[in-house]
Amino acid sequence: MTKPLQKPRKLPKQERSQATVSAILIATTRILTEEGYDKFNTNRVAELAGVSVGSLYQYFPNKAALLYALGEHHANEMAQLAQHHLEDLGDRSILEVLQQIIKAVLAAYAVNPKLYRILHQQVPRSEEMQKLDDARIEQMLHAFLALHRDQLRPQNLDITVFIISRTIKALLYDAIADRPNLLKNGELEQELMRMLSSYLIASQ
Amino acid sequence: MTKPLQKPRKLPKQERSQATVSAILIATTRILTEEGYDKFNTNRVAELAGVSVGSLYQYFPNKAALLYALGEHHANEMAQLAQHHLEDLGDRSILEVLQQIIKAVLAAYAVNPKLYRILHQQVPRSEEMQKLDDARIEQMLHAFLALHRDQLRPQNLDITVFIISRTIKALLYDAIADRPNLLKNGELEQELMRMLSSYLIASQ
DNA sequence: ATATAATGCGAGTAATTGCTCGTATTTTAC
DNA sequence: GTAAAATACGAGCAATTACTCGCATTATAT
Repeated sequence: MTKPLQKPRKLPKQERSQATVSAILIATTRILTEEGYDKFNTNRVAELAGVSVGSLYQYFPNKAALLYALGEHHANEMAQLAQHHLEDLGDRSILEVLQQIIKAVLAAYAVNPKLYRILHQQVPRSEEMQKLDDARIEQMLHAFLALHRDQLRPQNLDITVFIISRTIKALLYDAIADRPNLLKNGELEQELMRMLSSYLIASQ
Repeated sequence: MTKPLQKPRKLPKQERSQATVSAILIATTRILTEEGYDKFNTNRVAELAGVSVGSLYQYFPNKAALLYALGEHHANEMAQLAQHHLEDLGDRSILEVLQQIIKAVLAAYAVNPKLYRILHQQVPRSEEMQKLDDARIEQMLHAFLALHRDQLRPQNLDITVFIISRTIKALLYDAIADRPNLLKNGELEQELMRMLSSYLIASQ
């Protein structure tokens, strides 16, 4: 059952086939986020996408490949958003830089939290996918923080990146689920800023 | 499919039936933690427990009830461990108290992290269960922190409890998965201590 | 225009699995 | 000892679902 092939059986060359692939991915996203992973199956995806199962299996060799493709797309969106927040910060103070880092990580993980959680927590064999976006975000963060290393208290950049990214992600997702008001009024960002700055910045 | 009944169909009165229930719960734990949620099914549980499916369904009305019972048991263990760490701290300094809080939350969530993640992230309809242990831990923490309220910088205890417990849980579980060495050498506890104390304690 | 390639279709198959129910065995009550 | 209650059994039903395959339709190339 469900071998981890990831390459499409065929590449869609014509417009209509690209539309088919698109419709399948959109339908998959909708089913996952609106109905949950246990309601997700290829027959239902095909039905909601308005195509036949046969067509689905022409472009995705199996169920896992479909999820993997969706994860790849989502990871690209995340990385792009984070990068956008980290541009043109050369002349800012460390506090302003930290604020932007928090905004960047929040933005990246906020692309589609429901989809992220399902892809990373409910999908079997999601380890490979986890690397896709988490690692990319953290890699960017690492490179960026290296530029301001001298102003940070912790010496070990790896631990710093780990703590920053995982803390922000966890509190964001938990807040979405259990404390939505903390997000709307900006309190979460404020508290994260307080906690992380007191932890990271030497002079306070 | 799988209605959310939670009460056992029959209560086990004799010794042998209690042994049956026990064996079923143990087998369930093993399958979940060693093989994953997608390999978990009632036929397999019965087989590994050395009983018949029929017997299983005499004590658990459906699959969901079995998972719920397991979650309940796990939540009890967590709460008990946390409570144990929070006893006899009346005369300690706020820093020592904070250290014990961190140890308590770490201990509670470290009871069986693999089981916790599966019960809370992979099981459908896990929302009700989530309340079982998270809420209980946070309730204890809230009551306990109220005793030291005057020495904490944040005014809002709800937010404080939220940040403490979720941050510790997330970093613990992420460390187990991705940075096991941070746990073994005590570095995670140390960094948590630094971050949370600088955030929580007014005078530094 | 026609051959070829690309795309689409969906009934059907095989495997999995939650759960039932009739029956057999063991324990308890008296 | 015996009847009733409790426990155990597991073959099999019904539902779900990943995936195939033969065929139909549409686009492309020349």
